[in-house]
Formats: sequence, C-alpha cells, structure tokens
Amino acid sequence: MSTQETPRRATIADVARAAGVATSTASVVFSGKAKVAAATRERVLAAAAELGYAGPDPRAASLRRGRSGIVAVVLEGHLRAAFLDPVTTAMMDGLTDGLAELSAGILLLRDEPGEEGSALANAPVDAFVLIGCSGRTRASLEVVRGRGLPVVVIEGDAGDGIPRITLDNTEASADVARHLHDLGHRDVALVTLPLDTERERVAVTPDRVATATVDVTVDRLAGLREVFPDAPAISASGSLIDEGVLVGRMLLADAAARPTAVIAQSDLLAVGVIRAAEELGLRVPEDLSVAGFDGIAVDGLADLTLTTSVQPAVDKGRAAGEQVARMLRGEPGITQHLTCRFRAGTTTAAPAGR
Amino acid sequence: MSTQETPRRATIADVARAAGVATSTASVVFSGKAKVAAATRERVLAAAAELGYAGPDPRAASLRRGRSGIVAVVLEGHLRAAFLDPVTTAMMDGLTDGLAELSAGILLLRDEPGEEGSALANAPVDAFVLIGCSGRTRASLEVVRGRGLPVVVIEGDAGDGIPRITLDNTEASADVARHLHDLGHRDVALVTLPLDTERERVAVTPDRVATATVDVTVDRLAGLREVFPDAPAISASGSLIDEGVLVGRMLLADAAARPTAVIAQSDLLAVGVIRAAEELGLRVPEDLSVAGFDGIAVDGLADLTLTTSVQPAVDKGRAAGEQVARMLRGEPGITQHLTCRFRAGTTTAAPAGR
DNA sequence: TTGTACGCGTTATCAT
DNA sequence: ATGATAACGCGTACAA
Repeated sequence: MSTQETPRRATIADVARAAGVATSTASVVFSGKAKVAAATRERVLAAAAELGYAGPDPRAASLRRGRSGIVAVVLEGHLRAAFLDPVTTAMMDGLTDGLAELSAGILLLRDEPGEEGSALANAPVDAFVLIGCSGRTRASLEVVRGRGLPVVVIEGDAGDGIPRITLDNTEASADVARHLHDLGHRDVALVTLPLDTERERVAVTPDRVATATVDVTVDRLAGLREVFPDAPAISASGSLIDEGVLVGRMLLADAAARPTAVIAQSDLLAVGVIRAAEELGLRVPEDLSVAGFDGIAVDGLADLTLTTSVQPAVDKGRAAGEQVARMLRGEPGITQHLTCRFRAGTTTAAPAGR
Repeated sequence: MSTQETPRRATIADVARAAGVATSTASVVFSGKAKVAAATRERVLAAAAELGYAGPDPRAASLRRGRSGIVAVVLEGHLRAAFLDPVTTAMMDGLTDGLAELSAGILLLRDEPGEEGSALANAPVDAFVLIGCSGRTRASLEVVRGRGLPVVVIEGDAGDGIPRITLDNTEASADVARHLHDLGHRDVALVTLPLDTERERVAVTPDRVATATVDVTVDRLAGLREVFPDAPAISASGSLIDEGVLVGRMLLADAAARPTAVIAQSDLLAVGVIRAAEELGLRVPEDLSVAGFDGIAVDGLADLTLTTSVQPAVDKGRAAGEQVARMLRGEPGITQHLTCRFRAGTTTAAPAGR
C-alpha cells in the first residue's frame, strides 16, 4: 500500500509514532492492562494495521514479563513411542487441562541430556513436567533442577523437594490379583511391562526383577506377587497389542500347562492375550480369564469389557498441570497420590471345573 | 555457602563481575562463539558455580538472537485425538527428524483462534507447521500469517505462497481400487474417513460429498470413484478400529447384499472391518477382501498383512521440518508432493466364485 | 488518560 | 584474547 518496504519488522514504537501516541499507550492498547480512550485505541490499531504490526513480539514480552507461557514436557525416548501409549496421550490431555488457566503451550522435549545446546537447558520455558523418569539419568535431572524452574514429576522420583504425582500401582495390582483369586483361580500367569530399557521379552526371574529399572513394572509386579507369589511371568517388550499376542501364545501354547487366568500389566497387553486365546479357540472368559491394567478405552476390543484397574490417567496430567500452575503462582508444589479403581469386566469369571 | 541469599537470580553480568571479566567475555564462555583462554574460562565457570548461575536466560537470549528455537505444530482439535492417529504420530516423528538440524523444540498448539491471549498469537516460536488444515477457520490462518513467520502446511491448503507438503491421495486410492477390480471384484463397498468436523456416521451421498470439508476424505474418495463410481459408501466417524467394526457390521450384515470386497480409507478402519467380518464367520480374504490406506504398522492385526497404500507419513513430517529449516535459513520454502506406494497384502484375493 | 525513562538479560560489533 | 557499548522490543513505575 502506502508503506515503503521496510528492512525490519515494525515495533510497537513505530506504531506509537505513526499513531502519534506514546509507546506505553500503544502497549496498553495491545495488552489491555489499562483503559484507553476509544478514539486513541482506534488510531493505534489503524497504525498497526497500516504498518503490518501483528502485536507485541513474544520474545521481547517474555523477557520483560519473565514468563514465556510455555511448559516443557519431558518424555523418555522417541515421541512416537510415547504417543503410541494411550495412557500417555490421556495424560497429556489432562495436562493441557490443568495448564489451561495459564493458557500455556506444551513444549515436547526428549530426555537427551549431555549435549551442550540441549533444548532441555536452553528452551525458554516456565516449568518442567517430567514423565516416568525412573530410568532417567541423573545428568538430565541436574540440568533441569539447575535452571531453578518449577518441576513436577509424574510417576517417578526426582528426589528432594520436587513434587510428584504418584499412583498406587502396587495396591491396585493386588486388587486385580485378589479378584482372580476370589474367583477361584490358582493357576495364573503374569504378563509384565518391560523391566528395563532393554525391553527384552523374557521370563521374569527374581534376578531380572532385582536389576529392573522401570518402577511401574516393579511396583505392579509386587502387588501381583502378594497374591500369586509363584505365578510364572513373562515381561513384554512393550505395551502393545501385538506384543500381548506373542506373549499370550507363549503362555497358552501348551494345553497341558495352560493357566486358567492371565493378568497383564497393561490393557493393551491384555487385549493381545485375549486375541491369542481366541486364535487357539479358547473362549474368554469361559476357558480363560484375562485382566489388564490402565482402564483405557481399548480400540479393537469389540464387545468385551476388560477386567482391569482403571488408573486416573487424565487426572495424573491434570494434577501435574495444576501443580505447575500453583508453583508459578509462587505457592509450593505438593506431592499428590492418586489411586486406581478396580473395574470388574466381562473378561474374567470363575475357572471352568476340570 | 559463602553467598548471601540474593533476592534475584544471578545474571551473566554478576558472574562477569565476580570473575573480574567483561560480560561479553563471560557470554562467550557460555556460548562458545569465540576462543577464550582456559584460565579465564575457569574463573568464569567457577564464579558461575559459586553464584548458582545455570547459564544464559533463554528468554533474553531469544530476544537478542531473534530466535527462540521453538517450532509450533498446530493440530486440529484435542491433542488426544491427534495422537490417537498413528499417521499423525509417525509424522511428528519425522518432523522431529527434519527439525533436528535446528535442534528446535516442538510446541504443541491447538487450533483455537479468536481468543485474544491465544498461544497461536503469542507463543515465542520461530515458525509454524499446520497440519490437516482443511477445515481450518480462516481466522486462525490469518493470525499465523500475520506474524510473518515461516509457515508450512501438511496436507492442506493455506493459499498464496505458503509451501505445502502434499500426498497423491487420489491416485493412490485409485491404485487400491484398481487392484481389487483386477482381482475380479465388482461388488465393492467403501468406508470413508469423516466428511466434515461433524464426524457423523452416514451413508455417503453426492450431496454429502458436495458439502464435505475434509480434503483427504474427498480426494481419496475421488480416486476410489474412478474405478467404482457406484459403490455404496459409508463415512466413519473417525479413523478407529472400533469404528471400522461398526461400519463393517453395517456393510456386511445382510448376507444377500454382501459385497465381495471393502475398501477403507484408513488402515484402522480396515482392521475394524476385518474384525467385523471375523465376527460374522467370514474369512479374509477367502470370503471377503479388505483393503486400507496408510500403511501403518497396525497393532492388533496379528498375522495378516493388510493390502493398502503405504503413505510416507514419516517423510511428510520430515519434509515439513526441512522446509522450516530452509525458510529459517532465509531460503524460500518449496512445496513438495509425496507419493504413496501400493502394497499388496494378504487381505485381498479374487472373489469366491458364486 | 497520556508520556518519559528505565531496565529485563543477553549477545554482536567493534576496538584494543 | 578481552573489553566497552549498543541494541533486541517491550512493559511499567512514575510523573504530568
């Protein structure tokens, strides 16, 4: 239009000058922090439009305010792996909720410490949410702590005074096990989540458990062992339906040594086991009871309702978000313990008399 | 230790003063942009440690550099819905790859325009990646464009000179249809993705198609119609296995009017259809051929390999990331057309002679 | 209601 | 190799 092509983008000072007002007035027009005469506002807005000024530069505003409006979520491993897990996505959903009052954005960060130019160290964020950081390297945690920003840990332990969001994994697992025991099952097999970052599909021996690094797996196993101390167990290489199918086949292949029930540490694994059972012509729950953990809406289960322990995945995220909000308000963050709720479904029943 | 408790965090100026060097020198120690005598570096680092200085404030650095190291990814609807879709997650994976050279973080943003304090308008980001923005409100796009930052659109059209990453949805769909036609199928039913944001599960009529707003659905349908102009079609309410089951039941319920093949517009829907078929005692592919679209690794398909068109989901993301990187380097972004590759699987075969 | 002036913490430039 | 200085663009006391 009438403007020359300028070498640099217009600033609020340019707008103010063009509108014939002070920069502070122009600033207020955009922030709305004070009342401005309608006529003045109009002039400022017109000048802004004329200059192609699209509002305050967020970078400068961040510096000035001391806030960027961004919260970092630190995940282990590839983003893809993280979001393949429905529990994680549900949690992220809750997190956006909990963060809503801050209208903060969520910056996805991978847990890759060490590097100098690491985003972990240099991202302009206001707070950190660490997820499942059991196997997390100390270095990574140090970087985050060193920044002196609010930190919340979901299902993990960052030591010291860092607020956590935890789950009663052990108790909830015991509940599931007890349900099957009450139904009369004595011959039960277990399918666990990975024991460590190796993610090997192996028989779970006491030795392996001793060196396991994934807290969730160990905690849930402890609960199951309270009821079935000697049940055979296989650790899956991940929480996937197809992985459950593979492990299910291993457990059910031998008709003679077949358990009457299988307890999996995740719903996805449980669905896989059910599918493996169906392959073998076993009916669930008549011939085999199957229970899971998580209580997610499993896509692909059709009419069956899985017996499981429903974890408050969304609440986990929301609670974390709320703690972040608190801490950014200057209040101390507090650790919150969330509990799972047992849900009897249609995939478990009394064992068939033999 | 020896430091008094200070009201504010130490700045690089404090560190420089304590170390007896200029702030610029201290700055260089942290940025590594120039050579510094080892002894000097040591002194600066020591002073920093003493003062608890954890490195430059990213907000200030962003302002000064004019870069925040963050790229915004704008998704439609809830984050959860987005990440439930394996294609999206794969794409995000590729995006992180493509962005790797920038070592930029990814800021997840929802497409919610209008609001004044919207993150879309105020987030300190260096560029935008818009995903599947077919139904996107013009307002949202305006906000983004107004910021004058690099923008790349994946499978959508933002008009003007905005670089896009596109897919040959129509041609690829035609390939799938042709495969079934070549096998001898004449009685084929179609399962489409949602037509619009209403996401209703309805019969696809020409009227509905005319008012459809989701480009992907329309484009793929066009390809299928090239080969099967009159095939009955139902639009699913989403790309989910269970949704495929529901639609599959609708299509297969009536044994008399049963098609010999079903083409779904996504692999998840196809898996659902297969499951519906199995429920009805139909064997795939002997009694029913089923084809999908996407070529993702579907969890829960067990031994079958889906006949499908493999879309370069990861490449889509990577390409977008690379364009962003280019544009941030000052080079013009270029539109890239990616192509799908047909994959014959074990879920399609010649129709049983009747 | 509007304007002035300063500082947020850093880094790039230039000179030494 | 190191230092002085000037922006970067904005928000907000404070004064008028």
